[in-house]
Order: sequence, then structure tokens, then C-alpha cells
Amino acid sequence: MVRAGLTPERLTRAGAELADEVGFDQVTVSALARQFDVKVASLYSHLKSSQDLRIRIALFALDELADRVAAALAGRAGRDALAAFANAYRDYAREHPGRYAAARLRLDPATAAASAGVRHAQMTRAILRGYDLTEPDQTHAVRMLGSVFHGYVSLETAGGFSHTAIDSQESWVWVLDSLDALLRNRHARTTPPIT
Amino acid sequence: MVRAGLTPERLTRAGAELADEVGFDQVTVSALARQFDVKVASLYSHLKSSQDLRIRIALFALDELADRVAAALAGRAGRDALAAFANAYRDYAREHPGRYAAARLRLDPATAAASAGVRHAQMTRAILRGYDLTEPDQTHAVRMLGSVFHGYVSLETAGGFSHTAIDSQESWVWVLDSLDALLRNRHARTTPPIT
DNA sequence: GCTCTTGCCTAACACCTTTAGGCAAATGAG
DNA sequence: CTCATTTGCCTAAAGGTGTTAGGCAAGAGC
Repeated sequence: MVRAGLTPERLTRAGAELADEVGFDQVTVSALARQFDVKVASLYSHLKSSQDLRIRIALFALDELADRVAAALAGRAGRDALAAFANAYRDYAREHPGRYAAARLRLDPATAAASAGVRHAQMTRAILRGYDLTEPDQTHAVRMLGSVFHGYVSLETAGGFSHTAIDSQESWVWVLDSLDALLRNRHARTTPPIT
Repeated sequence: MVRAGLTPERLTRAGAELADEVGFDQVTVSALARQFDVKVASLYSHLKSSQDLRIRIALFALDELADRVAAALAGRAGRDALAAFANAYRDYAREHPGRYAAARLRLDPATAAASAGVRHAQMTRAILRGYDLTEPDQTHAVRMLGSVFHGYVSLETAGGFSHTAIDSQESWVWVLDSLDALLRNRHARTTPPIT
């Protein structure tokens, strides 16, 4: 009987592709076994559990996304960097919705600390180097950028922006433009807080 | 044999509570049957399917959240309205994480159109009445607000903001403050787009 | 009290997850 | 090259969830 040549890496990759096709939460050990034309139990020599598979896909996606963002960011600063970062993020989610969902999987602290998630955090902070923000404003800004990008991408891929005639791309540019203006003006602003 | 008195409404409510306890995607017809001390198959007289249950919980959550937002918004305008809206949203997600997740369930267009989702959209637009924005800026702003609020709440409840010493509440106020400033200045801005 | 509807039940099947134990293919030592 | 060992995929089996079909008894209406 010919062996299928399964490895955790191949399974993870196939799982990521499957996620893009059918959705991350439809990724199942059984479905993966079918893809490799192999019995389900066979995968358990390579994966600890179904959750283990999901975590591997998440780490894979985080890493791949971090690579893309890093490439997009190279040599850019200021609003260029902001747009490059945001577009890398959004493009990834549109090309690979399943992997993007995987990257949002909640990891336990130890796993998260060892993941490419830290690169994401570093790169977000790197963008802000072009705007002279000091702590704690920098942290606030990091959180805001993360929120906007994740929120926009999440709502957009969920089809939330398809009810109006106004193009989502237009709104995206408007949002990036607004964020850039906001960050440029932020250090000078002195308005009192609202809550 | 004493009857349990099941109805779709009671099941939906119990499902919503269960979602808050164990997470929306752990809400299962089986778990619900256990809660009512009833056999699983019995629920199928009241629910079409597991997905039907999830949709009911989503609609329930959307409605409840819309009520809260409406109450928070009453009599407020401008930055007050913005903060009230945002806080209602965030507070709901923190008090009822499972229901909040349910409210984000992707609905088919017909169901969505008949849901409280339209009230949410109307209320978001209502906030912008305090800032004189015209189309298409208004739509862009609606999308941005939705993105920021959803993104922030989503990242915060996922524990994404607990790695730094800086308090999340502080960042939240900073974000609201920034959005207010942004919207107030937006109509006057003439910066060219970046992408 | 009798009939009819309705609510919850048992039975059964399909699919996913996971563990235990077996056989055969690859690997490597002599 | 042969034999022993390791390793990869298999069968078997048990437990959980989703769903349908058909039965019996509780409650409602007359």
C-alpha cells in the first residue's frame, strides 16, 4: 500500500487552503483526511487533535501575513507605510478569508507569545514612527489602528458594506486618509476627553 | 410525564444565556436540551435546525442591543451621542460576549433586512447628524465608525489589549475623542487620497 | 368523558473526534 | 543483501452532535 506522505506541515498547508475554500470553522480532520484520500485516524499520528490542527493553521496564517506586511512595509514611512500596512492586511483577508479567520483564532498566551503575532505588534508600532507620538498616545494609536483595520476587513468580508451604492474601495481610502490626518494632528490636539 | 413547556422564545433566551457562559459557537442543540432536562430530539418540534437556533439567538441579540443603543442615544447629540452609542455597544459586548458574537452572525440578505440590523444602521447615521457631513462622506463615516467600534470591542474581548500596562479604558476614551475630532474636521479637510 | 392536537419520547442513521492495537512499508545495521 | 526496528496508515470501536420518523400520553375543546 502506497504511503500518502503526510506531515504536520503538509496537513497545515492543506488545512489553510481548505479554510479558504469552505471557511475556517468548516475545517475538520475528516475533511482533511478525505483530501489526502486517507482514513481519518491516520491523521492522529501527525496532529494531536482537531484543535491542534486549527492552531497550526492559525500560526501558519499569522506568519504568512506577517511576511506580507513586512514586504509591503519595506522602505516606506508615514502615510505610505500606513497605506501599505493596511492594504496588505485587507488584501490578505480578501485573498485568503479562511486563513485570515484562522489568524484571528484566540491563542493561549504562551503560544501567542511565540507566534508571529509579536511581529505584527512590532510592525504596527513601526508605522507610528513616522508620526511623532509618545506614550501613552502611541499605544492608544496602535489599538486604534488595529481596531479600524480588523473591524473594516471583518465587516467588509462579512458583506456588511454591500447594501449601498457607494464603493467599499472609496470608503477604504477615505478611512486611511482620515487616519493619516488624525495621527498627524494628534500630538497637537488638546481637546478634553469625552467620557 | 410533566411537560417542560418549551417554546422557541424560551429556547432562544436560554441559548443566549448559554452563549454568554460558554461561547456562541459552543451553543449546541444538545447542550440546550440538557439545560431543559429534555431529550435532544424534543427540541426539533420548536427549532428547524441547529442553524435555526443560532439565527434566532442572533436576531434576539441584535434586537436587544438595538434597544440598548436607542435608550443610550435618547436626547443626546454630537460627541455625547457618539460616546453613548459606542459605550452601549462596548458594554453589551462585555456583559454579553456570547450574544455579541451572535449578533455578528452572518445572516442571509432577506433575514438581515427584516432584523434589527436596520435599526443599527439608522442609529449610526443618526449620530452623524451632529456633524455636518454630506454623502458620500456620511457613508464613509458610518463604515469607519462601525469598523472602529466592532474592531475595538472584538480585539478587546479577545484579550488583545491586555499585554501592556496601559489601561484599555484610557485607549477607548482616546479613540472616541479622536473620532469626534476627526468627524468635526472632516468636512473642512481637503487632503488628497493616499492610495 | 371523549376526541384531537400537540409535546416529548424512543429508535435509528449519519458524521466528526479520538483512542487502541495491528500489519506492512521504509529505514538502517550488520 | 538480509533482518530487525521504526514508522505510517489501517481497522475497530466508543462517545458526542445533528436530524428524521414514528409513537404515546398530556392537555384542550366539546
